[in-house]
Amino acid sequence: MIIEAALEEFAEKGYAGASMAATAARAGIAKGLIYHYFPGKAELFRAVIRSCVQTAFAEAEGLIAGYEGPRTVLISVLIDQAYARISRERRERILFKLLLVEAERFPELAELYRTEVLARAIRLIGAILRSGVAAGEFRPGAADPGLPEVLLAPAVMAAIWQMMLGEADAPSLEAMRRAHAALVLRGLAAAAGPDGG
Amino acid sequence: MIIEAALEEFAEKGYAGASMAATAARAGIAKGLIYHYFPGKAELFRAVIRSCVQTAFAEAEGLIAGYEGPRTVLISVLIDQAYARISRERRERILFKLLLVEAERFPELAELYRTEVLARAIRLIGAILRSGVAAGEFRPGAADPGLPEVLLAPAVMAAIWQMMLGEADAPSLEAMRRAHAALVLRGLAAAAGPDGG
Amino acid sequence: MIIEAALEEFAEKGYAGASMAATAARAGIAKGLIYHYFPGKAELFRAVIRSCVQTAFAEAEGLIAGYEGPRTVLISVLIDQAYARISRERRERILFKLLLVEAERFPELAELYRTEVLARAIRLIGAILRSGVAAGEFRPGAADPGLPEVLLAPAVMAAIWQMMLGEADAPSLEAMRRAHAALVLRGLAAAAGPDGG
Amino acid sequence: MIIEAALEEFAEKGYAGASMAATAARAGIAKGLIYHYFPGKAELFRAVIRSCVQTAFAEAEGLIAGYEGPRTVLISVLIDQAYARISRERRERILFKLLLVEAERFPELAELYRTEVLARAIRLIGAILRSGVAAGEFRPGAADPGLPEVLLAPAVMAAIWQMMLGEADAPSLEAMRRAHAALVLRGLAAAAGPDGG
DNA sequence: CATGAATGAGTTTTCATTCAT
DNA sequence: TATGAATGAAAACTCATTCAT
Repeated sequence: MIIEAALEEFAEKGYAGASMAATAARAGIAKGLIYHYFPGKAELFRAVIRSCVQTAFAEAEGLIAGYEGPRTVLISVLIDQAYARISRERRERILFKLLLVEAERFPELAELYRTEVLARAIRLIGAILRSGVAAGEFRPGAADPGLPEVLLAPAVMAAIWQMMLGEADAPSLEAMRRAHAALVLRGLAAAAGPDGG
Repeated sequence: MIIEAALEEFAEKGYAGASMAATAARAGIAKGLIYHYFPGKAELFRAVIRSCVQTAFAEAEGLIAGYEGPRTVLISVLIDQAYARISRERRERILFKLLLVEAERFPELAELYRTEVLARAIRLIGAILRSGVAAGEFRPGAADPGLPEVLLAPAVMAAIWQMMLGEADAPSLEAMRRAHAALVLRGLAAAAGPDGG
Repeated sequence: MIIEAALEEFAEKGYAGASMAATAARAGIAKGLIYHYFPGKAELFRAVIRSCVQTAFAEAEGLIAGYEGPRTVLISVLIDQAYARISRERRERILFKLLLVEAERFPELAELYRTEVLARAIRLIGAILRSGVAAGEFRPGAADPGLPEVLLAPAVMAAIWQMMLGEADAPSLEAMRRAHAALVLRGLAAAAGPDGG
Repeated sequence: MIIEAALEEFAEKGYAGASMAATAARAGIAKGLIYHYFPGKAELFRAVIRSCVQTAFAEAEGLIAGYEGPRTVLISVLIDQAYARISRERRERILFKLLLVEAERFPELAELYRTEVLARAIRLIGAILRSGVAAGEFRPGAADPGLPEVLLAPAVMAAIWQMMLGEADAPSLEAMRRAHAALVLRGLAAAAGPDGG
């Protein structure tokens, strides 16, 4: 499929470096056929990005929807899931990189990322934090603005470092996951805290 | 100067999109002259990156070298400094983006980033954490591997989001800074906690 | 109808610039269908030209056929008719332009124009001139070769200037028509002259 | 020279049909070099046209400037000169064709033709006619608007027919020249004129 | 009759690089 | 040092034409 081939090509070469001819070759079709389906390189790129953004949140949102137990456990599970996803989903790492790199050239894609990815994740985490504060599980400041972003950041950075440095040389996902979870659980705990036990 | 012009050009267009002619024009010289100083585009790019990496740590390392007070304060100050730097240093955001994008194509640059930037930052933070644990200021787990990366990540992500989304649409630096500091100080605190004092 | 659509397309873009896809779109049919009716672009073009050449002379030939009065009046009427036609018939201006442009590439079309359009017009005018000379209405030299072309030329040039410069900027059709008629009538007059009557 | 090669190429193939590669080959240079001197095909075309328009009027204007004798002779000489030019100057025939064909696509060229060629010729002829009327050589109506265009038209049409049909099949230049001169001289003559004997 | 996916050669254009001056 | 003319390979994109349906 063209979109699939284009994702590979864009991921490897970046937008400017990617070649329509190479994309066609990857897809096993003639160059001209791409222009049957997409008006040009830019539209193909947009289509590639859009086709990726769709599926990212089903998992997490499903998990949270039916959840009943303590928020500390939920947070732990979500962190675990995030890191697992990072090591699993190559497509999403690529997607993020492309978005980051080309955001200046394709402002609508930056907007797409902001509203469909980042804002959604922030909202998800924020809701958990607020309900945790309301339930007395988290300290009052846990509902402050900026905290969801801070909680999310290490997982995203882990993904970025994986991309930049490769699995071998990047910071260990497992170590980051553990440190992340430990820091967050202690940092959010109500005054009685996890150490109060 | 050529390097300066090239930084601008690479930053705006990316490696593949950057043009030697445009770089020469920015520098106010003829195209051919670049080839007197650099063997080609790739070497020019390498030179640009290297010229940027040098200066980044002087500030932080100077601060830590002579420091004597409590680590909690030091950590706070470093976090403040990091966020301040993010909103100040456009060149460094650009540099990071270039490194991220071109790391696959220029593995030595990934290596450069890993050893000269990331590892150095990790070492710095790790040293503070370990001495804090030794002094009883931080909980024992604060010296665990992965924690320096986790502590660093939100500041780096803040920079990335600034790049991607622009100052207007990116998460607020100030809110992140506050949430980051609060989370870290509580998350690192020894059993008595920072508020227990 | 395909021919109609093709005329528009060829007129706007020229032969080389015209696109079969655009022609099909204009005609409201699929690209492939054109190839059911015409073997290719060149044949379609020939068909377009031929379909236009047919109707041009019915009017003038009808007028002349039954005419009995003085040739000076007939000439006047024909000149009026020619200029009227010019401001009316956009298709014919287009046709002429296409023929002019593509005559080198399609020599049979040049031939078509020569025999079916130019020679026919020259014959028509020549016959009037000769009969006028025979009747003593025109001076003897009025039957000389080359004169029919000279008489025809201003009307054709008026059409060409209309095409090139647009109605607003081209020489006034009305002024040319008057000057043309006046010049011709005096220039053809027998010794006693048209004003001598 | 590039302009020269481009003139040939545009003349043979038209604007859309002309190929930059073929132009480069004609000029004996590499494709890319054209873009050193001209930003693109359209600018090259404009340059070609402009380089042709310059020289066309020197001859006629020089002749008229110093002229002292009777206007009837001057008109005869100018007509002779025009037809001589037509059979001599292939470049100018080509130029005119290109202008005609591409005027819609390059309105500034139509404007160029209108102001630099057509208006200039009209002004020249008009001045002669007016001074001839003032001197009593021409009939009063010879200064009417539209007449200069009518006088000019047969010579231009002769050129166009030459282009379309080739020298062999086009109306004879010599016959047209004679008929043209005879018609004009009689048509312009003052009342005493050819009939006044 | 009619469609439109598919092809591939051809087009304009860009650009890193070379080299005579 | 410094220039900029010159090259040629490769890019994006177009389009007449074919053909399975």
